[in-house]
Amino acid sequence: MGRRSRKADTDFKAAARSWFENNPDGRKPTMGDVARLAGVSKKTVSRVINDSPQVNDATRAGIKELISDIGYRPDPQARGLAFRRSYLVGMIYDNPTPQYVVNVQLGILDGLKGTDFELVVHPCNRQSDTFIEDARKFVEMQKLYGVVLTPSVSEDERLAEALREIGCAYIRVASVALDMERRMIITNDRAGGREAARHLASLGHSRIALIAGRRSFRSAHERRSGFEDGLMEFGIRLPMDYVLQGDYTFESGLARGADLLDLDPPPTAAFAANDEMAAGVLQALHVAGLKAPEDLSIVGFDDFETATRIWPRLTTVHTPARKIGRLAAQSLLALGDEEVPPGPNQTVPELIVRESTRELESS
Amino acid sequence: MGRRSRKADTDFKAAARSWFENNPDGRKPTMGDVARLAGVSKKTVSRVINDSPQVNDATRAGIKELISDIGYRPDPQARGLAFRRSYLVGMIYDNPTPQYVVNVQLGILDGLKGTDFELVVHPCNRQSDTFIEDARKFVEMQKLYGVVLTPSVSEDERLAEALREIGCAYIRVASVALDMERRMIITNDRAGGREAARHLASLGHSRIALIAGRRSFRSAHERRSGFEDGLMEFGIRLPMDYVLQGDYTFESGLARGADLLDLDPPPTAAFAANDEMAAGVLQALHVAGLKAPEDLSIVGFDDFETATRIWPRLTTVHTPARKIGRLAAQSLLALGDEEVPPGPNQTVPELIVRESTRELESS
DNA sequence: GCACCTATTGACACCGGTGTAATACTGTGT
DNA sequence: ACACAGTATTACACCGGTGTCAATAGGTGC
Repeated sequence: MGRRSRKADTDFKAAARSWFENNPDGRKPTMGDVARLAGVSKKTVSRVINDSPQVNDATRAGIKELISDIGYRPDPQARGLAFRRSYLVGMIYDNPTPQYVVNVQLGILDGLKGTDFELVVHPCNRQSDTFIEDARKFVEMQKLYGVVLTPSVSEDERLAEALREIGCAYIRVASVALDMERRMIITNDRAGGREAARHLASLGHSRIALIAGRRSFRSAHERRSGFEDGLMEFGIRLPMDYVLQGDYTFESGLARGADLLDLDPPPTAAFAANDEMAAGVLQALHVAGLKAPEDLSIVGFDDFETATRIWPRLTTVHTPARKIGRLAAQSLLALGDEEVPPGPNQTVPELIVRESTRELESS
Repeated sequence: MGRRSRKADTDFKAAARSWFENNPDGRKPTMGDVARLAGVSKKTVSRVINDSPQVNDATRAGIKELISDIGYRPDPQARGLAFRRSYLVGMIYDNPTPQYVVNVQLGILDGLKGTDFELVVHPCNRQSDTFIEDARKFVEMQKLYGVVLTPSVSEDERLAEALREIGCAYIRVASVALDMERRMIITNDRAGGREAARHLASLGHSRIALIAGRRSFRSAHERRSGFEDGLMEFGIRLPMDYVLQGDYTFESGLARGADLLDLDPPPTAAFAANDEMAAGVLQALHVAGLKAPEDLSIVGFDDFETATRIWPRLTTVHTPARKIGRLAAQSLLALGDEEVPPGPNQTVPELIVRESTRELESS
């Protein structure tokens, strides 16, 4: 075919060598450098970087080789400036439980691994009246590529609305579908509540109390509904006075745990809507000189690390926080890429049986 | 005084009004917009933003007013691109305890509040042989303004060296001074260990065991030394066989706790170099059918949240993680500002007495 | 041989800030 | 009145990428 395209004339290997020779002060190469060495324009290099289809295969291959030889990496800031979008992903959370937060963070980082994205964390206070404004400023200022919202901020419609308004991609982690499917990671807390009920019922318990979570949290509602469903399967009703209102804190678990002991007839088992409260109930038993599971079987929810530190170790419903984070990050990235179909967006909680529950003595 | 400087001719209030009138699509103002409205050059606005001294007071006041009226905020990416430095602070950590990590994060965010900086988190694995390279890439790619290193990565000299090499500001959080004073936040773990010893000794204990932390962690050494110092004050020696080697994990605490019970003569008290291990010891006691503090008084270190969830609640040495984070962030920012003198860079751990220790019965 | 089409590529302005060097405006000493 | 400092301000290139649109090259249909 005689004379090939002009590009084929460039010796990319030699070009790479010349870069190292003429770069005494170890400057990092820029796109301009790559272009000059390859004998093409910046724009062509840009096209290669962004996988634009309209680049000659030979050219692309050569440039790619050169890029990897001299170790060029595009500057995220410059890219972001031109794209009007950064390479940062935010995690907005108001969940006070550190163990959950860190695990979700780790999961998000798992999902971001291998990409150019970094994670910026942003706790917030939903009570504050500037909360929406603050979050919006955070996203706008940093031109975040997208954000992951975890409970309970994920349940805030005003926040979601604000994010949509400014065109920021987001993924909401919540216990039920609150938004378009591809923007959700659903944790199926209802199923978890059901598992808890089935476990206790199948151990022969029928006088089972519930320590409910904070009313304003969607998960509290789901866990309770699931729990009631599960009891129903065994023909067990949950009487009103067996429902104690907690708020997801250890302190409320401690207080409601004490209340629990005064019920008449006393329950033989209890389900606390999260582990913090379950730990509180356990401590209330200790204070009262009673023991789990002998005097009361107790099931928690979350499987936070503390669950295995306390005694008895807590039977609980495991929430796969790290996996949730990973899925959230993957879904977030998939939102932008039309080609990448959204992956699974559901997780299933799983009952972990430890020593805080046992079969009811049929005395 | 007749005709004043040219700038005084601009009506900044009117300028602000005209911005809102001529901005139907709600574009965010740029520095160029501000300059145009104020009738000055971009560079003058830039000087005002950066508090450059060489700006006429009247000009500065007017521009500042205009900026706040139209709500202009400089774009961190563009600024970063020109400065060759981003407005991001990194936190590099390898500490596996989530509660510590989150609290330090919150502290750093406290310290960053009111500034334009955001926090990017970056867990790492010190074992990996690309660890230094990864961290370096992270810092270089994002052109981080600075990083906070927490134990145990903070103790890694190769990492510090690499950061110095690329000119990245850093703060090391560690139990002893490993670097220039203004680059350190020192946690005085030795003092904490001493407090633990004094507490147990003053309760009348003399047969006191130690469950030491992971050998490669500086804190483990410090806590142990402090502990021995404290015992010495009471004339108590720590026999070799009373020193059990743990690795800071719950599991090691559980195992060494069991070992502890076989010692002859048995110790009446023990100090575990962190709470995870202390919780393990407590659980070992439960498993063996023994109780704290009746059969063994136990002191931990860190005061992680779980300390109050377990039973008995753990007497421990409180590490002010959130404060540490705040100080680290403040010191990091002070590194750049010559005017801002570095603040305090030490924290003092504090003994918290709960129910896992008690006076030795003088039987 | 000519108009026409597609595949590739490049020139140039732009994203929103900053550095540098030059310029305009004061007031002073003589 | 004039050179001479300062001080305050501007014009313009640059940071390192991207978008737009025009330019070039080779192949096609008739």
